[in-house]
Amino acid sequence: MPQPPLRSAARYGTRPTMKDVAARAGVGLKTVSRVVNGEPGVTPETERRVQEAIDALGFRRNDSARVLRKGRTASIGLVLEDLADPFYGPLSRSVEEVARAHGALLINGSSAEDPEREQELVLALCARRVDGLVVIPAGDDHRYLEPELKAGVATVFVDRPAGHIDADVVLSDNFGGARDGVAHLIAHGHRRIGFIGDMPRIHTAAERLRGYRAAMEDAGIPVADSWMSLGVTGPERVRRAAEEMLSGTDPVTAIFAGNNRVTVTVIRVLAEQTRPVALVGFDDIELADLLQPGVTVVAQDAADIGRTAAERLFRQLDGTLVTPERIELPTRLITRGSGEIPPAD
Amino acid sequence: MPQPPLRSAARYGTRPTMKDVAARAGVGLKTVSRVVNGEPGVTPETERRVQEAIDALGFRRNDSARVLRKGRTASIGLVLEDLADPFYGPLSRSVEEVARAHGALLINGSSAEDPEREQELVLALCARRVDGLVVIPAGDDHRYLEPELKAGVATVFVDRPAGHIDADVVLSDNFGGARDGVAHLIAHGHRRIGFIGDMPRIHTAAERLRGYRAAMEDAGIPVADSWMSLGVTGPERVRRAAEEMLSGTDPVTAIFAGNNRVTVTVIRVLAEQTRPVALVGFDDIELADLLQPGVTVVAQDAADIGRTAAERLFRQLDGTLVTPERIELPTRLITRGSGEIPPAD
DNA sequence: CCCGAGTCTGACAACGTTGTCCAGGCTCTA
DNA sequence: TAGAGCCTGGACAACGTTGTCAGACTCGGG
Repeated sequence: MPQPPLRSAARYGTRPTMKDVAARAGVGLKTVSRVVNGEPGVTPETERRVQEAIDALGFRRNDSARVLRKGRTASIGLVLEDLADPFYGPLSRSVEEVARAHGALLINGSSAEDPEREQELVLALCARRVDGLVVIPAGDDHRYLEPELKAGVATVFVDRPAGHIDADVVLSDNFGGARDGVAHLIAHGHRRIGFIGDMPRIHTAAERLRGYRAAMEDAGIPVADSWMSLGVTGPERVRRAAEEMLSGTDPVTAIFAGNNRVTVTVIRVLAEQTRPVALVGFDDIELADLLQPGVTVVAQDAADIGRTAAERLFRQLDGTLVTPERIELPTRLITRGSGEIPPAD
Repeated sequence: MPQPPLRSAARYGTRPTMKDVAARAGVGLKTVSRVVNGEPGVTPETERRVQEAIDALGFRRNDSARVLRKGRTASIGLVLEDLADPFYGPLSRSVEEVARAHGALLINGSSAEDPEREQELVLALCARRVDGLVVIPAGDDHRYLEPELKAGVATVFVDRPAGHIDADVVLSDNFGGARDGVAHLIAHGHRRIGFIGDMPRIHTAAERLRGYRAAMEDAGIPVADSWMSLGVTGPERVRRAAEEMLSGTDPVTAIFAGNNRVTVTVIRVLAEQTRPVALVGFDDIELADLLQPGVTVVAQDAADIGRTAAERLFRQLDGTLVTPERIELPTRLITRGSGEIPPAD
């Protein structure tokens, strides 16, 4: 008869349960439960015996069974685009802190901007019966969440509103921020301003584009199609887009970058240019102040967004909150040099 | 009789169970289970009826109950220092990708470098019966994990070895990386080289310090105490430490920065200096190539570390892996300018 | 000495799912 | 047409915990 490897044997070795602890301590099952949960009504002597048995056996309460009985899991889910993105790290951390303050754990998943994967993740989290969900949506139809909402899963959307359902959403003033950033360039004398952004099906990208257009219109500047590059992702494509709008017959004198990744690539391209080109980016980036010139940005506070969303989530769980709302957080223009370069006409 | 708020009412509203689905579809409980899990032995007609009932009721399987029955949770835990740190974001993401490939979800927690909080988090994860744990330890005694290991919780430590228990560990060659980085500075003519690092109770910090000392000793350079600044955390204290070793009677001509956060602060300090000072940092930082001068670093590949650890974890779960091992990944010296500045004596 | 109140303890059901096992109806063959 | 074998469906127990409830024991007062 073949022996399974040792580790594997241990793996399937069963863990001690309250029943085992009770047997060893010579008490009833419920008494163990009482000790484990710090409930009153246990003599110090009994408690000592139980505690001893717990330590000796290395018992740990099985929270799955507990959840099954109690209904609450004390965990919340966070679905975002990519945890490796420097914007989401701090956001995730601040959500975790709020969760921790409420005794909850955080499960996160990256959707990679894929609507199908978003749904898959969200439903997996629901199957685990998370108490609440913070979702940075990739898709634009969230009707699949209706049964969950009805069942009372607290839900807050972040960065982009939910599609076809009525839910809380916390986001930055993408429109206003972009408008201010572009207006800043206009105020410094630019008229031919380029815009490089993500796919307009992404809400933030669309809003920032709208802000760009509004600023240009406010200043009475007609926008040439060749100044706008939409839906470019990946460094190579962004690079090509930037190079195209910098050359040609009607080259731009300034660029507004639609997100942090675009900004980084554009910085690289501009470093290779001979003539100075102004730049304002959406999202702050680390070390932006140490570059030559410093990078002017429209900053949003990721940690603040995360905290606001998480707090709202737990207020839903309290029952304090009833009506879904849209909360828009302000952005901040940080001038560091690159946005104040005059046009080199 | 007071009505609870609508949302709250929904919250405590019970979710449909397989029993409800079975009743609605007019079949037995187990038949529903079969359909949900794609098991064979159900007529297409019956399956259709069941599926209809599932959709109508918005049923989602309760994984807590499933786990209770099956033993496996298909989730793994990751405990790290701070998700907001740009080193851990990519690491976490790569662990998540491997988990996803194995159909598992990832729960993460930040220990904030606090041993007690680490233990608290790890035990909470074990109570949830995660199948495996990836731990970047804050503490140095992990005997509390013994019952878990015995029960078969797969465990891999990352970045620093476990204390007092025998477990897999995946880490960078901190000693060798630091030694090479410092030797690089020596090769460019420096003799008075400063070291700024984290508390030596942190394994990585101690190893990097050891690498610094080894490089200096190899070159026959005696090290002055005033050149070493250990256990400094927080930008202000790092700043003060850097300023001190740059002034005084025996100022350093080069600095080796022990981690990414120290590097960033030192860059700021150096930017304010009149004389040029060489710098090599441990960990790569974004945009390091665009600064003037570019920042020379000893880079470790966070994503690779995470992937290696996670893959090992799942091989433990397979039963493929039996004996704990120590896996050391190489670091890479990336020269960009700051490390090649000659001493300004 | 007895009774009531209060304290401590344990038996039992229930949470929602899956594994086991058996029943009944069908098809196929002799 | 009977018997064997297969296919489908369902009853039931079990997973480990917690809530309910009742029993046993202690103590103090009448």
